[in-house]
Amino acid sequence: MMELDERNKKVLQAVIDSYISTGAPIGSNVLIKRYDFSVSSATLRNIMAELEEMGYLTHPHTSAGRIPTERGYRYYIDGLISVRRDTDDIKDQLQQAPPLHGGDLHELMEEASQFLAKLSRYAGVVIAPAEPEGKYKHIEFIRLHGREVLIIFVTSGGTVQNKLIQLDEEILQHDLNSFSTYLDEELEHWPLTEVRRRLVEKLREEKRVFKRLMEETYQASREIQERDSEKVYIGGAFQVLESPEFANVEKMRTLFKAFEDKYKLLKLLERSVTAGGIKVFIGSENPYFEMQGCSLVVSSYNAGSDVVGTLGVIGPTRMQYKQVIQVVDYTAKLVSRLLDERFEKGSER
Amino acid sequence: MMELDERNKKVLQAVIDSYISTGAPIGSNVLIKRYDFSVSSATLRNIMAELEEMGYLTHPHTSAGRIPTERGYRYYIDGLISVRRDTDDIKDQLQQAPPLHGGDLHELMEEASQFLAKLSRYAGVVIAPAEPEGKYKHIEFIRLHGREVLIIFVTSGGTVQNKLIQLDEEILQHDLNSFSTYLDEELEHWPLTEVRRRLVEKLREEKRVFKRLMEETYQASREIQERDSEKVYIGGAFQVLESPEFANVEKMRTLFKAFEDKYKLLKLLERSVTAGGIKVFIGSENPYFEMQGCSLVVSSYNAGSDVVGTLGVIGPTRMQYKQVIQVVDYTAKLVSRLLDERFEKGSER
DNA sequence: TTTTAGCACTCTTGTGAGACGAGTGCTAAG
DNA sequence: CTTAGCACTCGTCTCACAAGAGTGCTAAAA
Repeated sequence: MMELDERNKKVLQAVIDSYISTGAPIGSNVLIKRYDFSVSSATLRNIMAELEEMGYLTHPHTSAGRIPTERGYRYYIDGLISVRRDTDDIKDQLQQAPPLHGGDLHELMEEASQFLAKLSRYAGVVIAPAEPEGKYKHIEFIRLHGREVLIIFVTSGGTVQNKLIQLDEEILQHDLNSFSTYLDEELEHWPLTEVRRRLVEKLREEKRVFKRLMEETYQASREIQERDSEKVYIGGAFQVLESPEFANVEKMRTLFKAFEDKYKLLKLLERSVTAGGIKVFIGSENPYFEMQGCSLVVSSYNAGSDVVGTLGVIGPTRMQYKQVIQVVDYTAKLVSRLLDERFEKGSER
Repeated sequence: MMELDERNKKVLQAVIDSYISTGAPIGSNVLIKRYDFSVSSATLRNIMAELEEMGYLTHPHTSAGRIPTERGYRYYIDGLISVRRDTDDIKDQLQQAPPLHGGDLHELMEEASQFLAKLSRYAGVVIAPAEPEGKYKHIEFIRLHGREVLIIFVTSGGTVQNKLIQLDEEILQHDLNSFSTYLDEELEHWPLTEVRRRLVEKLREEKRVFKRLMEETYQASREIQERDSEKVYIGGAFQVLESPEFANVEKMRTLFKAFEDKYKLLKLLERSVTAGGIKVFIGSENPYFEMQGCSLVVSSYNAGSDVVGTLGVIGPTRMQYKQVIQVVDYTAKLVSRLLDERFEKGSER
């Protein structure tokens, strides 16, 4: 494929920049007026025609200005990502940034998605860690009333799962305590999968009441993984309505359908986990959705050295990529750092 | 105000029924065709003109059929609520009804809002109990690592609040246990407000490490009320897009703005708590929102004998009131029953 | 060879006239 | 009081036409 010379590159960039900020197709006159190319509009027309031939720009119709194709965006963004020395906007972000304190993992994820939405003005998406952090730490059985017992399952990462159950017969708090001490001794510091394996093993030889408790503990450990892992958080979904692209009801409907079908979204974002840095999916570039006219800016985040989840922003293809890329990058690092702290603390003894 | 005679009533009902199901203005011919009034279209026209004069119907323009006014809807609905002997649809609901198992209060509320949305095909709204159920039951401090401690606060209703804190100095699990035992003895069975009062009292005389723990316990008890109480759950917000009324983007935007501004919604729904049964707000009838073209069907739900929260459905004014009223009623009773069970168990000793 | 000016051409958008159809409101007869 | 008949109104659809924007091409200039 033929490379673009410096001037063409500049024109392409100018067109895309203009289009992103105005939303209207860009004609040669507009370009002359807004940017100071020292050439005439006719020359620009030639250049633009060339860019169109190469597939970077297109025409909605004969007498309209140019708009970027997906390929155009791709080129534009690849340039952005590789350069990225404009750190000036980040100050703004830090200003309005509510500092993401979330104690719970759940809360943190929720906050992060809101954070992304707020700073980007599009929809924020966060996928919770696939592998829940932490290991078995403690179990607590609390007799609330009669045969009703509250099970509290705690991991070393500080995640808490609780579960209310009905036993077949009454049991004393004292006995519950002994049993919890027993389990703690047997299971502490083991990862949850191992915990489950051991529970299954022990289940055979257990007697009635405790058997039930053990089963429920098993369930709780499953739930702790199912509940938190790979959950999709979407923040600021409503505010994408502000974008004029979605004045078209049909477009919006498909987008919201996509939001509802969180499973697909998950699969899509999971894909990008492999890569380290920021990734941008433009329009039809992603294989799972047909999100016509939508782009996706995602990054993975880490806890310790492992990639654990993905977060990003969904918005119209005509998106403020410069800002959004910075926001996503910033947020990913922020979340990584927060998780890091929790994780390291949690996994040591 | 003048009463409607039987025939006029029937016509009004027919018009509204038709309009609700088709969405198009209803002309005299349509009415003749669809219903078997033994009069001519001219007579119907006269009747409709009369109903219009009385304010029940209106005209989008001269040559269009009639559509209901808010007053028309009001009349129609008052009739529905007072009669309500059509229990035939409820079977359908029970069929597809996923049985709402939610263990956590949070989960239950979430499920309820989804439930409402699913059965009504509009947006479901649930406001969590204003006064959280239950009293102090147990507190647990778990040393995760070094100075990091996980606080778990449990109420008699089975609600669990957890909180991760950093202490200034290390503390042994053993000491944490003693302190939790101490607090349990002092605070068990007291309602949360009283718990806080006592904590404040004790705070003065406490020494360093325990003081911090106490403060955090205080915080946790606050959070447990703030987090769960009066929280607004909205389910199926996206699916209102399916209603053709919201093809108009502006309308939808205002509706979604309303969803985002949950505080207002809360105030609005709180209002209706006073009344026992089902309440319907039509269009501009509600004072807090200007939800043009939206109606609200709400009911309060109980735990024990107290009214504790509100739930309902938000949809277009042209709504399937018959079904929705039944759905809301059914759900309110369902939630009440579920809360009842939890509550009774929790409050006894 | 590249750039520029000029101009014809194309296509969208907006406007207005006219036809059509739906539904009313009114009048006069049953 | 009901009904048939009919004129009238108003929204919608279609078509034609004008205006405007922007291109693409050609031919001249650099």
